[in-house]
Amino acid sequence: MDDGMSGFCIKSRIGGGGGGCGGRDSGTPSTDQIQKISSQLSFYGKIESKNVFYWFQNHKARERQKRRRVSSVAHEQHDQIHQDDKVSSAKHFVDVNQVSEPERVIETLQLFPLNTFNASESAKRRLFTNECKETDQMDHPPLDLRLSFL
Amino acid sequence: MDDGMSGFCIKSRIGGGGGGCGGRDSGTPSTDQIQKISSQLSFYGKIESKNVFYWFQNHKARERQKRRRVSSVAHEQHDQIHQDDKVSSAKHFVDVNQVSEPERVIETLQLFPLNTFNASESAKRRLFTNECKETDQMDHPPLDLRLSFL
DNA sequence: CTAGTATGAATGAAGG
DNA sequence: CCTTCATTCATACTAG
Repeated sequence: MDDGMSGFCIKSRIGGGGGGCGGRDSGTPSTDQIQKISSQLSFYGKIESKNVFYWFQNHKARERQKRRRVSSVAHEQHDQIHQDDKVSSAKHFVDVNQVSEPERVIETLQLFPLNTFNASESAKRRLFTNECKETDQMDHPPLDLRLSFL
Repeated sequence: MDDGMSGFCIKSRIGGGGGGCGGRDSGTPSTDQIQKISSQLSFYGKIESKNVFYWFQNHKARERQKRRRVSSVAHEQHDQIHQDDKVSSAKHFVDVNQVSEPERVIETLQLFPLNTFNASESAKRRLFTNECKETDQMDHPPLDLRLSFL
């Protein structure tokens, strides 16, 4: 791992050697890439390729949704909107009001392992929220993958 | 709790339009409806489709959550637990096919605009607690959408 | 002030 | 790819 970074910060080189990292991630990375990434991540926890795949998929989809116009009820936007999408989508909202997003997204994944109990306010909530589920055994790792664009 | 104070009342015609749906959408309004509803609501504040979508999602989810929680209690001593392990999704304890609900919700949304200074106590409390965040300007409305089905 | 609750928001995981 | 469910987080508001 040439990353050499400490902690949980994995620089995702989705673009691989491809220099087209200009924020244009061509769909989901190849399976190989996913495998690779998941391998790296597996070191920090129980992260399978599946998770990585899901992550990329969701990420891409949501990014698209976010940027997609379809903001709804706009105002006098009589543009030739090609609303052919049969309008069946569910999450293409997001108002155009969304300020322009900085394109310097560095695609940095920050992993917050659940093991690290920050013991913050969340802990309190979690206490009563959980309310003991009989099964103390956490067979299902929540896998709290959290990404942050720096 | 709802002090009975209701602000506006927007009737969402779920089932209206949308490619001849005839009227069979009691569970998920889906885009079209969401867009429409958000249009109506946008008049009262900065309400985007996203918010409406979230609201519906959460509403449904919590309803189900509650149901599940209750049903689990209702089990009492029914050992006939059909924990079909075949399910690989997650830890679905009780998957009892809760009988379909009548779903006779009238789909009436009640909106409580934040501008309304109805709550006398809450206002005071807010002052103390919040202490005005310098920026009195609600540029980014907390979006305290409070809708209730009648 | 602390505890509890309600709800919006975000994301992981599947299903189709 | 798109839709949907489930879970979790964060915050606002209420009550003691």
